[in-house]
Amino acid sequence: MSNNQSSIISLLKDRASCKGCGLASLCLPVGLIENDIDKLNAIVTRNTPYHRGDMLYNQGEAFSQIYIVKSGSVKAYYEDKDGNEHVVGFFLPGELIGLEAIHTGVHSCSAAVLETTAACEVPFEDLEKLSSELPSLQHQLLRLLSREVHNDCGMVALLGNNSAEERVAAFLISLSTRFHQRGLSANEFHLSMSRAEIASFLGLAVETVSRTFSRFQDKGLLEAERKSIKILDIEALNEIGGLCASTAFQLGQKQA
Amino acid sequence: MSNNQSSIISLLKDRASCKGCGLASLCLPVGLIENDIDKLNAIVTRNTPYHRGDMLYNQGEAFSQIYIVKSGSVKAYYEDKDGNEHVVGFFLPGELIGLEAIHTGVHSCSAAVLETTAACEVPFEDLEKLSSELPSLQHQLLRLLSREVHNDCGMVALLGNNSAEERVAAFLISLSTRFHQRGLSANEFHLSMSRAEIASFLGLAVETVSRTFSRFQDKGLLEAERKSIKILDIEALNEIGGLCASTAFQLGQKQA
DNA sequence: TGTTTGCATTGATGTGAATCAACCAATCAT
DNA sequence: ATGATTGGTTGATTCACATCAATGCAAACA
Repeated sequence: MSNNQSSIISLLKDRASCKGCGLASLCLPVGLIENDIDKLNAIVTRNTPYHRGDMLYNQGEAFSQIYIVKSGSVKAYYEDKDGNEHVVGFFLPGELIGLEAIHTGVHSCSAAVLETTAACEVPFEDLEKLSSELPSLQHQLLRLLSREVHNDCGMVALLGNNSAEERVAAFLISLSTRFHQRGLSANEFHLSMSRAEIASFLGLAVETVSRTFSRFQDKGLLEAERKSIKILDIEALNEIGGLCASTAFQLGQKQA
Repeated sequence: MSNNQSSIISLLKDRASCKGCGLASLCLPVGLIENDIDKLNAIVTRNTPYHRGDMLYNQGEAFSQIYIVKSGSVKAYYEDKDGNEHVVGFFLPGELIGLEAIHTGVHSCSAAVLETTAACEVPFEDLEKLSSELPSLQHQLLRLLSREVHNDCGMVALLGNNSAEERVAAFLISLSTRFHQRGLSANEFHLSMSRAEIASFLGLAVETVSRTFSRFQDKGLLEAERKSIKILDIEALNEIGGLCASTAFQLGQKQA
């Protein structure tokens, strides 16, 4: 085997490990030295990809591990006793899922993947153990939990205060920012979630979301063709939806 | 000094430390052995009580420590650029305040005390350091952060889905539960927050909160005399506001 | 004791978004 | 191809809650 070939192989191996992962700067490895990243990697498992509709976990199930999106996207939702589903969050690559369940040891909501999605799975007991050995890992884990608290506070503020236009604008800005931080375009992206899922998340009716998209389009702020979004005037959107977030919250910015 | 006197003095001393604190079973000491509680206690400071309107911290300030309510109550809120205040949470004894700021190192909201309030202050750097030495402390800290995530998810669901009556009922149930877990009456309690603060938290107008209280009173579900609340039919309130929380969320149940 | 001030309640009116209903486009099944 | 199903858009109507406005009422003060 040539030197060249072996280095390619080791690169591919790295890609599948925390060390070579492009999301390392957003995820648990932040602040870890190479040797410690290996220790983290040793407790992470990676299954074959999930597909739209697959469940990571179901409401009521015992909690054992957290999930981290590697590629694709996931929604968290809970079903009320009437069977109505209510989306409480969307997760993009590098974001941790299942944190709400640490407290009780039982998942209070379900997590379903929205498109073909790869996820890293980290047994929480192992993660806790490793965290007490690696202060940097403990620090980053606390930061990521705090980020979730921060974002959820932002959502509470948004849902309590803001109009349909403000909510939709804030949602689009949040996605745009998060895509951008993952090396994707801030202006053109694909929505993996349906209008109904957006509506559920924002506490609106599907029709209201649809109308708001249309109104933004009429105003020349964006082009929305089904699931593809092209933002034309991010400033104006910020003007509408960024208020609430201004100095305080970077809504839904679930990355480090 | 008689044996009796010295034991009283040591008891009083204990009351002011984590070891003798009645809230220990809800707070950071959960799971710690006596010796480790002392270590925790060593990094906690307790100032003279705060009074209504006093700030624990202000939006935009650097984060250095978390606060834990010892007695009294606190609201967290953020001010948008128009100067409108929006309440994002209320904190009762044993609940941790400031967790949203770990992530960025800057407080994204302000915390103001609602009544005469004693608080424990824990420098976060010290807490992190001690947590890496004491796995049980790390575990409890993660659990408390997770509880916050869990509660906030519940709020997002509530604000996105539910009517004014459902919100107010859920709020009252949350308070009732939390008071009860602190050894107070579940049926008769005092609201330390104004109608305006409740309204802000629930995403409603003051008038709507007031009307909802009146309607509940007319139905015989409770008696509300300004700030004192007497719940007469907790089952009926649960029926109205507990739906959303049923199996999934124990809304606002910020205790362990 | 009367006056002020701030919070809470109640009533009248207006409105943003939900609901109801139709329609269209895209995907799926036959 | 063709009908059926699903997701999205648009219009008409309704309704829950916000807003506007007045009044009540308790604590704080002169």
